[in-house]
Amino acid sequence: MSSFDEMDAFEGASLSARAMPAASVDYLKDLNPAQREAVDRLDGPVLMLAGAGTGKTKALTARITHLLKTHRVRENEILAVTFTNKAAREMKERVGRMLGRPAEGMPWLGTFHAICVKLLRRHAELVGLKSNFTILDTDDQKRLIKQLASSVDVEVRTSTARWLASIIDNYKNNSWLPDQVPASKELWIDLETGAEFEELDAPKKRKGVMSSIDFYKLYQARLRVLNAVDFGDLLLHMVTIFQTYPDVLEQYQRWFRYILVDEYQDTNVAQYLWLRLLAGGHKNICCVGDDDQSIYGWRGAEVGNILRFEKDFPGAFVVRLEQNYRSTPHILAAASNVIRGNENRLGKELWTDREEGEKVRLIGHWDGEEEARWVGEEIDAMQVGTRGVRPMNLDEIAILVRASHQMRAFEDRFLTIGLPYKVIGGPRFYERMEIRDAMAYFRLVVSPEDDLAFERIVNTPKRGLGDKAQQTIQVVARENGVSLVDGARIAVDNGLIKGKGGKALRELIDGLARWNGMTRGPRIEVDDDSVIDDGVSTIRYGAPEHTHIELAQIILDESGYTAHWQNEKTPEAPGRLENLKELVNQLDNFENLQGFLEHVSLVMDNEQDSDGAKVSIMTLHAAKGLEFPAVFLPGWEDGLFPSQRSMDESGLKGLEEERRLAYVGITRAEEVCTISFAANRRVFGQWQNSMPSRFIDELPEDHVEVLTATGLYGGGQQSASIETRAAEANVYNSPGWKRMQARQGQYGMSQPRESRNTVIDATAIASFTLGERVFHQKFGYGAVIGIEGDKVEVEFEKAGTKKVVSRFLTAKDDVPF
DNA sequence: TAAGGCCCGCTTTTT
DNA sequence: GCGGGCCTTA
Repeated sequence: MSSFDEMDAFEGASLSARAMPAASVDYLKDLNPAQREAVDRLDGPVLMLAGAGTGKTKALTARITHLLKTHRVRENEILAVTFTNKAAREMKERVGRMLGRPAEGMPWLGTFHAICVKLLRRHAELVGLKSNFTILDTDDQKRLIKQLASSVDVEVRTSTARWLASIIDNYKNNSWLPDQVPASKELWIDLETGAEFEELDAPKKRKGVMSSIDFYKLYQARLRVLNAVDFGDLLLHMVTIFQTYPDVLEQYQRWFRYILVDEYQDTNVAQYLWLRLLAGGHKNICCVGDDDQSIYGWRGAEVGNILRFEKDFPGAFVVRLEQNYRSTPHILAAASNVIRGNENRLGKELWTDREEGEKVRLIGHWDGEEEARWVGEEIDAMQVGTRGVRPMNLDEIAILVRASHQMRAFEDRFLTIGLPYKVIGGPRFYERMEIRDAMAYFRLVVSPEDDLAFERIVNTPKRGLGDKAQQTIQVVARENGVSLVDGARIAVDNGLIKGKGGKALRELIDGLARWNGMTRGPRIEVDDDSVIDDGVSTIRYGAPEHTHIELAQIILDESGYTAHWQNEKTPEAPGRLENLKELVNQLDNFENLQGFLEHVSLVMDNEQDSDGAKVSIMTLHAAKGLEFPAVFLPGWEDGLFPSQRSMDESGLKGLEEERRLAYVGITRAEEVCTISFAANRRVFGQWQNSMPSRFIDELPEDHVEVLTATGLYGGGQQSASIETRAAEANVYNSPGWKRMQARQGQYGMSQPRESRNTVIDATAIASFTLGERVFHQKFGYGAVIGIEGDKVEVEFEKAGTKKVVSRFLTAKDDVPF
């Protein structure tokens, strides 16, 4: 790796590639032949088919480094697009590491959306927007849709709003403007009931029945008035601009001399068009992807984009990265055999020169709870090393589920046995209610015309402003053609909202004006008076009296929002206050509130990962791109995985996507992969039994070891009951199950597992007394009713009686019962 | 207007 | 089994 000094010398030395010092080509040395090819072929269209764990990011970053180091191109002439901020961040870091200096100078390395925001701010006027447009998140989107419906005198339910939003998203993903939507995609919707009509029998004139295309038109018009865009618009507007203004397009075709795209299999039509337009001139485009890992079809991704690449770019150079550096041969063989079941593939065969390792392990359980219990025990055993597997750290272990409701069983179990875990991709920080509320206050202070934000917080905390008062504000605002804040002011001034609510509203409006004034210092030229905001930029202001961090705290305190959560007695309230504190802390990284809001609208993630090694629990979708030494894949039952709904809605296409999901899951594992299923599972409170997943049938026998759960076949009490045997007989009659039983014969009925040393945290000796009031993160408040070693039995006020490990409890003796 | 009870409906999720 | 939304009631 070249040092910073060498880099400097190189920069100054010569523009010729021949003069390159030996050290600077290090980044090429440890590439394998396929990766090397992918990096060397800088010009023209390149498709890099990179299987799971084949070093795709490495090749991609080496390619960028190569472009820069051979001085063919400057950092700001490379367009490198990813899907997630995380991927963008990682790539920036790795390029920086390879270059030996921070890759700060790569302004066009980012997500599709972030790059489009930048571009659209420059050209907003071409689609009738101002360059300071706001970006709506999905919550705003739903609110807007409800508003639109109410303007045609219909109240829509949230579910209908969600549905309408998804229809509009879908149009945008396909890059259709309202007048470009094909007639076949037009739906007639009863806004009131959410019912859908066939066009022929659509009572079009009936009140509240509307064409989805007309609604889309209305929606777009409203966005323009609000000077706002949704996520889909970011792409759609840019495609429109490129298609309508060839001179603008040409400018960027020339500017972005090289284009790189990560996760190409996840692109939707709009993103595809955007890329094709930009690459149209020089065709220096390198797309990296894996058709076998396309798992986002349900949100508009088109596997077709990657399957069609060679047709789109004739003469494209296709290189396959097939050497896998991640998993053992057994794991790879299992993954390959499963994915082989798919018809539409470009075809790749992963191989590795790693040692054999463990076979993929397969185990069936009686029910979901037993599955969770078994996994918990297995993880405990893994920490000390078991069955030839080296001892593992908790952060080397992951549980990947198909649907998030599967997580609860694991969470409950792990809380009970005191196994530290973290849920990845749960409700994200910026999506939490309290964060959204706080952000709405900030938005409203920064831009008082943000009606959606006003609506969100006008009665949060409760100010006695219910439907009626809010309706009055809406009407007044609409009649006067002003924002809701101004409408509210007029309404109060004219005594349209009286009493307690009126007083509280007046306070809110005054507060907003006051806080807005605090975003800047005192006016410098003109002396003073009560003029707070005239929006004219020629007026200068001194430095603000408060930092934006202080201001944020002031807003939350004076608005009564902080107090609102302090007065709330639910178990979540303290956590929410914590989150608010965290939000204010984060402001430290930004110059002012505006900068922060801009950032958050695009980057909705927050890595507040804290201390200590923990087992990761996440969905298969969230696991893409990650790897773990040990992976558990629970819930492999037909209907759950593959998901029934996916198969019902999308047929074979849906099944194939599910199969790719299985492939993604297995290939996350480096050393140990454990697949499991349960015969019975409680779904929505109802017991259901199911057959092992058809994907289990597709696992290659030679690479699978069948484990036997203690208590199921090993003579545990459960299997003694007649009902149980009957259920077994009739549930487990799939080909996979039969084969599994046959294999069990091979391996012997049951393999007694070595006894477990459950790792107990020695510092966690219970120090609670009977009857003591305690608090638990998940279960809330409760009273101690029993103590056993480090486990404490607690009768929770809300959650019932549970045994939990003492270190998850906090004493709350100061609080009376 | 707000609070409490009841019913419905329910994958996957990034920007 | 749980949360959100709708309805009723005080």
